[in-house]
Amino acid sequence: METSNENAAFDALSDRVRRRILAVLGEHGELSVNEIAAQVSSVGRTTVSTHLRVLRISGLVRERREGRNRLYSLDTEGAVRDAFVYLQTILHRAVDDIDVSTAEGATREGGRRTG
Amino acid sequence: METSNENAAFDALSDRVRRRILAVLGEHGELSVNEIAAQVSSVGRTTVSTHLRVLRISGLVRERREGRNRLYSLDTEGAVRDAFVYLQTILHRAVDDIDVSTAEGATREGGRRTG
DNA sequence: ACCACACGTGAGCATCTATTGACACGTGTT
DNA sequence: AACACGTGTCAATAGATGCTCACGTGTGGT
Repeated sequence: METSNENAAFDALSDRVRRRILAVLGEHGELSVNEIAAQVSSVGRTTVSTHLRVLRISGLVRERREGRNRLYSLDTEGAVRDAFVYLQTILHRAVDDIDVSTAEGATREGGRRTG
Repeated sequence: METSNENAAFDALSDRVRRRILAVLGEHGELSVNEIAAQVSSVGRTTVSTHLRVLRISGLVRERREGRNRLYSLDTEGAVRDAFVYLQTILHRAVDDIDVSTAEGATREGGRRTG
């Protein structure tokens, strides 16, 4: 039933700050810890560092060293994808004719909730 | 930066039992609390009930009453989709030419992890 | 009315986890 | 060598969350 390794993925994705970090990395591609911390701002650098560790161990981001910096970037083939696949599978099983591509349009919807 | 309402979605998805419940609902379509609890088995009925509450409030599942039962089913247009879109967006931003449809193939991959 | 069944809820415990400040290490600079 | 900068790590604290038991409510059956 476990689609793949989404366990590690969702565990990592359960935190807002981490999600924020991922979003930032998704936009900028590759950043140093300080640069990331600057954009997150809700928490200190130490916290960001700790979160990056979780994200790395979970296979969501990659680390590359350059001088005295550590550049982080999204691991697009890692756990993020596992989580993606998990959701995709669930959605597919639920309604077979779901057009996944239309999900992109839903981006603008905003959200109904607790309907 | 917040793609949509993925916050509530990922908060709900952060728990294994809840993910399990969603998977079960994805397969069977509509089940009563006891039926769900029977398939989860790692926790008691009460716990399942509590989780269903979280899933419902978060907009991941729907509830329908029938006699003295409460049938739950996946809300395919709710938060599950928001989470899906969030991941999709991140993946798209990271690598523009990513072929999302191939993710389905990744289902069989299994997983590398903590490289 | 009475009893069984299906659930939801609240209190109490046990755990986990996020956050931060202090400190250590490696690299680049002068 | 001495020093500044960028990060990771550790320990302690505070807050969040899951699990279960006991109990309350609503529905069906006899």
